[in-house]
Amino acid sequence: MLCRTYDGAVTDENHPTEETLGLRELKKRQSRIAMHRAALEIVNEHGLAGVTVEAIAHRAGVSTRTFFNHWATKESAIIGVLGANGDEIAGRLRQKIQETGPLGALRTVLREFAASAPVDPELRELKKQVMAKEPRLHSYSTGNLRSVQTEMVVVLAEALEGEDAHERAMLAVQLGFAVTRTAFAASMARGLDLGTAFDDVLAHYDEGDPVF
Amino acid sequence: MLCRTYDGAVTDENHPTEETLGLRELKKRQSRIAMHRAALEIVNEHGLAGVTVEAIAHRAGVSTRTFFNHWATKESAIIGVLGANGDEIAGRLRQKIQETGPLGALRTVLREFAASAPVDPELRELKKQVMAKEPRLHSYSTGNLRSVQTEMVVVLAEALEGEDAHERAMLAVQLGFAVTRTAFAASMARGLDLGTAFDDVLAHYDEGDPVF
DNA sequence: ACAGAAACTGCACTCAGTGAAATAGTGCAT
DNA sequence: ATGCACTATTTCACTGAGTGCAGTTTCTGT
Repeated sequence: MLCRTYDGAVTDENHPTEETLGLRELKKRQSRIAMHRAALEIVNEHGLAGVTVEAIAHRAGVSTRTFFNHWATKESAIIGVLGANGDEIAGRLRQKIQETGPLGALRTVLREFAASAPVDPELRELKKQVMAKEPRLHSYSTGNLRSVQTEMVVVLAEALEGEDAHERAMLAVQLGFAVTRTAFAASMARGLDLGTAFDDVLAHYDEGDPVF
Repeated sequence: MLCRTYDGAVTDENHPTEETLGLRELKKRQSRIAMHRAALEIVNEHGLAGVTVEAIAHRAGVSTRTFFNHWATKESAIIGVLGANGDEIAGRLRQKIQETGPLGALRTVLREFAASAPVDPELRELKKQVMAKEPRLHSYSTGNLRSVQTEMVVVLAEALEGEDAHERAMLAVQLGFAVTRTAFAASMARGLDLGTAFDDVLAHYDEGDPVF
């Protein structure tokens, strides 16, 4: 599980090929890629303020209503992160905790999440350009995942013991996302893939960088 | 500087009293408190989904347009954080770096920011209730400060040396805000004031809690 | 081929947020 | 006190995000 991203990138051995997927699911994904790409292109051309849902939908060849059937907000389409991913991540965290205990689980899951970023080189380059042009987007990148964060805190808290389990869980999740956000920015700035950027930043974090 | 919050709480010795402030500035603040209180009350009564800017403005006795002259978004009025605070914080960080170097500066400034939370006990209690009822609001609490975060990164990065200064600065700021967010949640959950909650969470952080 | 499910669409609607121009209220000068 | 300059507030009109609903199209399993 947790294998596919919106553009069909696969991080597990269970490849759901186009045949096994069915035409319906296939079109759904093509539609999503089209919208995501359209969103990135329009931001690239007209800036973040110059993009409207109507324009995105039109370029992607769907109605604006359909747009909102796929993406919760305009920003999520630009970033390319589906809300549904959230549930997967929280579920994956629960599973990993059962397997190996709560200690390394959060790292593993966030690392997996980072590594599952889209691999289409053209989209990657486009996204990088857009991110460089519109720094405001960085904060959206993991900002959409509010509900995931709280869910992860709950999952993690029930695996910890002690009175202040919830507080420690929350701190852990917040720190984890802090690292992830930084990794995201670094990967965009330096053209790295998210996975190695994550390892990079995590190394800094483990050094106990005295800046904070 | 960095002395006043929206409700007149003061964290420095230069008290601007009501006389020295002038009628204009005084009314402005009363208006802001009225809007903030109205926002909290309505969320408390009708839930987060049942609050509209029109309702807030009406209860506070102002027009909706005036509402947006004071608050950048609906959420910022509920949380009670002014956008203007952001510039103050970044400026304060720059000042503190010049005084004591980049190392402890970030902590100090965030701690000061945390301690400058509103002190009106009635509003505090109301806010606590609202936060307990609507957990979604937690993420808004420091989420509005996107522009501040990026500005702080810039300020901090130019004080650090080395090639990866920007990346280290970003990690530091992200970690700092992770702690601040957690402290905010803890203070709301346990009824502590933000300052001591911040120290509490920071202690956990310094222990190198192995959860993350 | 056909029935049921799922996705797409058009329409009407609410509400957040902005710009501009008119108006009212404050502060300061004489 | 009164007029002048400045600033906040208001009114109005508007754009655009997001949602609910009902009807149509497109796919899937049999």
